[in-house]
Amino acid sequence: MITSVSINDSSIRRSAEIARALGHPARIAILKILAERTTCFCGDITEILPLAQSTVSQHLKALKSAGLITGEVEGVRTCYCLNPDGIKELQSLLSELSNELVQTCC
Amino acid sequence: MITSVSINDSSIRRSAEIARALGHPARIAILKILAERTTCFCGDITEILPLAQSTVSQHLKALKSAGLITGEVEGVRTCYCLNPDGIKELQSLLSELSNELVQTCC
DNA sequence: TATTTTTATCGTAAATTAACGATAAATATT
DNA sequence: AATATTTATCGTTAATTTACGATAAAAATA
Repeated sequence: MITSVSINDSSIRRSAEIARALGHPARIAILKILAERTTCFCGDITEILPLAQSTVSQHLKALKSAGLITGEVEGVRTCYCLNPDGIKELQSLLSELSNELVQTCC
Repeated sequence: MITSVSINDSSIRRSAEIARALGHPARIAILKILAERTTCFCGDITEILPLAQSTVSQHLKALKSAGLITGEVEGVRTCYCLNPDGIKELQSLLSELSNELVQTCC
């Protein structure tokens, strides 16, 4: 099956967006922390990772804008969680991609 | 199970490296093109994607340095292929990651 | 009401990325 | 031997990313 591959394909673009969000160790670490904890404030993460609060906040923003996490304001703090829909998309898009990459070597 | 999550964990760093390589539409497109074709030279890809030859070469270099493709010199040209080991690593690391991201929401 | 706590945002600097054209090096073709 | 082809690399520019400290805004606490 020959598909014409385009840079502007929306599935390709979305996969790249998700991959880019995963493309920094701090952001993968944050996702893992969120998966382990039920309460998850910016300050909690700042205590665990060797990064400034503003840096952690920036990474959280990146993950949120990629749709991988949600952030609910709770008074002064914001409770961050994995976004089930985003994680499902991550699973399906990236597993679909890796299934497509079956070797047809030269 | 509480794992202490560290930015310097080698599995996290490797996952991030792979994800970063996937983090551009052109590079995902290139991987898909490589999966569809048996012969795969830089020039072939340049014909398909709306990018300059030097840009395609740069993206190929990024994919190769992440271990996702190989490049065998064949005379003047270089034959690029998916790297089975790299693709397997992509599959296992990213599926392991997405399995870990089971929702424990607040 | 005053103070503290928490997080987002601003401003900034350094590094990296992405794009291109030009060119060099290597091989193939005439 | 001269020319053409192919790709990697260089040099450059513009944009984006990553990090930090400082600060503002909002809510909680004293």
